[in-house]
Amino acid sequence: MVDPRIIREKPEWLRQKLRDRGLAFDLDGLLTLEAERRRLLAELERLRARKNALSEEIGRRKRAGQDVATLVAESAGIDPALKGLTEQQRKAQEQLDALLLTVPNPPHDSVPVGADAGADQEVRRWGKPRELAFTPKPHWELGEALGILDFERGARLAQTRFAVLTGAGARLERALINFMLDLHTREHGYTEAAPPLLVNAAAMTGTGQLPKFEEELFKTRDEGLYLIPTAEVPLTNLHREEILPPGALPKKYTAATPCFRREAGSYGKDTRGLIRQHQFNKVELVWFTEVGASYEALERLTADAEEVLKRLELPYRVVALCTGDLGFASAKTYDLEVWLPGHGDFREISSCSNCEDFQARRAEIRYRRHPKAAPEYAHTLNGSGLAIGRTWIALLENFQEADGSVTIPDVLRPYLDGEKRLAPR
RNA sequence: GGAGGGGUGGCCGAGCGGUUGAAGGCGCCGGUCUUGAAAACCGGAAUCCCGCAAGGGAUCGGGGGUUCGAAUCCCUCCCCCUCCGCCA
Repeated sequence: MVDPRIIREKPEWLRQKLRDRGLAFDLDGLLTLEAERRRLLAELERLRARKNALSEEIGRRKRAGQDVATLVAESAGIDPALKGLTEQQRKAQEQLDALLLTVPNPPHDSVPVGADAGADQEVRRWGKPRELAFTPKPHWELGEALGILDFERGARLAQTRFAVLTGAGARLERALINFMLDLHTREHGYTEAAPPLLVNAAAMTGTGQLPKFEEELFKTRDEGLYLIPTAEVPLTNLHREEILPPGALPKKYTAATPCFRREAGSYGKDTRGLIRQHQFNKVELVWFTEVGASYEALERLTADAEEVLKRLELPYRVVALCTGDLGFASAKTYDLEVWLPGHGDFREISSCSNCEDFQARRAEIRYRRHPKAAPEYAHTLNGSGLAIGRTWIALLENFQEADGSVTIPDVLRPYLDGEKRLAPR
């Protein structure tokens, strides 16, 4: 949520920031509503103050045994106006709140301005794609030939965009999860969490999935709970409605969880292969920082995610998303894109974002700098470290051999009983 | 699913319908004492909103009601705990 004060005090700045995102947002409507809300509130509070004063006086006189009839009559006379104002004010506040929840995070000044992904800026590149003496195959051909990937049965069990990994494929999935969690917990200082995979609407609102993106979420019919689309949701909401004591920040969490996305509106996209599934595993990284520390933290978090790719020897590039390509809650995002020989292109494998205080405001995540200091909204960051399914794809496609076998990178071998390669049966 | 108990400040825990935003304790901050610390003693300190300020308003799980006045009474929803049943 944007700071309502900014709407009042820097409307032109906000208007430009939203325009940079490619949004024609009705800021004037918002401004009018906010002014009206404050006018009603001031009037309402004036009446309430009078009523409180009367009640106090009535109490005093009653104890003194004096007559209170005229005071009671005046107090009762205020009621109709009070009732009407209360209702008007409540409506204005509700409208304003609902509208505020739909305003995206203004981009940070360092974010390149642009309309769409075409304006994203490559920041750096790491590793060189292998020179292959044969035409690389896409992962679905490799996986099915290796007997470790099965889309047909996935669809039979659920529907399209679900897959089954079997044998070495399932073990590889598990190995990747364990390798990444070990790296982040042992070397990067993250606390591992195993959070609920179903969360309530308040949690989804806190991170920004609700109210605008409900159609992307799976929801349980009886309880009204939502399946998480990313562990960012439970991890960031871990400290919802808390005031963290001095010295508590930064806090860093990681979790490996399945993620569930309805992928509404992407019917034609990535229909083949594991790239876009309704369910996939992901290792997530989440930071809570003090206000001045979040951009330094974004670089660190991104580096932590990059380290996974480096150790797996997977070539990648880092891209700074432009204003028009930024997610709803993010003020700045780096995407990590891994090289996929079977696709002949780079594909997103991680997205690392600084949400500044946008989520903290929605979720009431605050901290104190000093024991006596006033609470401030924390900054929250999140990034994939990494998406497991897409890493699985990248391994198959990058380390494939002419005979369809796949070499296992060194760091992963301890997680696979020393296995050096996956070979067709 | 059945039966019962309970939700008060960072935590524990009091609270006859009227100076209770809320006793007391723990923890926290400042001070006195001390070489230093601890202990002891004294003092301070909730959160949010409106307002330049003075000040005002709201908040005792959420919402609604009764009343001039509700943490205290009524209704309703949510959550937690205990026991029984079922179950990974």
